[in-house]
Amino acid sequence: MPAPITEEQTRLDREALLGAAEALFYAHGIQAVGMDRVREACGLPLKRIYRLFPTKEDLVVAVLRRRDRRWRASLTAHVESVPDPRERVLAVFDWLAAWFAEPGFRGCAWINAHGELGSSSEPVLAEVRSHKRAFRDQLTAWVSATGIPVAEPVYLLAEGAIVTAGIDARPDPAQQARAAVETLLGG
Amino acid sequence: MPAPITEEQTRLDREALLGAAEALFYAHGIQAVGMDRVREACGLPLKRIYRLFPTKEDLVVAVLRRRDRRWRASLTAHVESVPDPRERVLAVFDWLAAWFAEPGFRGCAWINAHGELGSSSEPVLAEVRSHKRAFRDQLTAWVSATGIPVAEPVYLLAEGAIVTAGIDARPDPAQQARAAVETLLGG
DNA sequence: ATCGATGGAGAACGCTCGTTCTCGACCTGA
DNA sequence: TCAGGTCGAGAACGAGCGTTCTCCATCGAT
Repeated sequence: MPAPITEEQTRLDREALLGAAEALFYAHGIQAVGMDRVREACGLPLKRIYRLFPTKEDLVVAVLRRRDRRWRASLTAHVESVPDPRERVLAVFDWLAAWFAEPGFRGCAWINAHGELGSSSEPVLAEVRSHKRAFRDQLTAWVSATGIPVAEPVYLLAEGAIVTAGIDARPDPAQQARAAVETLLGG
Repeated sequence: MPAPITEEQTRLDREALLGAAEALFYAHGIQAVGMDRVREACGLPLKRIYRLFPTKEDLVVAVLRRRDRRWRASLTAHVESVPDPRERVLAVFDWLAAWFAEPGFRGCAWINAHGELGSSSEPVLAEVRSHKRAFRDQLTAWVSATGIPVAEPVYLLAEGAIVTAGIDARPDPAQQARAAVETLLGG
């Protein structure tokens, strides 16, 4: 058997590819970035890319799935470092504020992907819904721990802040949503 | 001067073109619909289309602008038929509920356009921001009339309901947002 | 009746896309 | 050393895009 490709190398290449693709897709949009651009960014030959992901759609779904894992892990780590249930819910919006203020923030990758491909790619649509459902479920668990049944409005405030921050390219919706959540929780 | 084209005909053609383009763009996405598809839907020759709008981008902006006028006029007509200030604000969410339940509802055309073209078309981005600003300003005026300073959270709840209804293809976020607004306004 | 400008129908252009193919270099096992 | 399979680099392909051009029928003015 000539020319070996180790399993470890495959893992590394996948990671490089997904990382490059995620940065490009997020910054410029999915349809605006061609596979050649992805190739030059990750340094992998096109042939290898298509061996790892048979179609661009598969790559897009994998990018969204990987980003979802990191996004929710980061949120959870921040939020669950706070002991008090009420403060925990508020910590979600502090985390959102920090996210919105990141350089290169361009809104929610899943909402953007939904706008681009939601009507033409069933797998992408499913991935977007899966991410939103997971976020809502997690948020619902945290809100439920306060004993106050306001999970749905808190979720809608979070989504409203995310979409508004994305369009206006400003972080302040996070604070406004946070203040509203304080009211809903506080009585 | 041979072969006349009256001003009235131009107006009618513009309307037919914008109507056909809006339906197609909203249903399938902007990038997924080619100019040929628009042509066959409106029945106008390509040459005429490009005389009315020199580029596809111009057409897209005009479609969004026309939709914005109708969207806000419809909302305003519904809301301002309600006399009581507090009921007026709640009427916004009744109108949203009816919108979400319309057949063919596929989310907010401006949020979708932002996801598709927000990072590649400055005019489209400006149009999206203009629409959202106009909606927020109008909503702020209605909320201010109640004397309770909750305009921003009410706006975020509306946006959250719109984006969530669009992704999940369900109308219930409108009622949940409405209930939260009742809380913010009421007690 | 004839001329010339105009508009309609759609072919054509140049480009880019996602995807596949070609081909030479390389490495491994015998 | 040699043979054969595999890989990398990039050309190539077919389709579709936005946009422009060609060509002919049509009409008003003379």
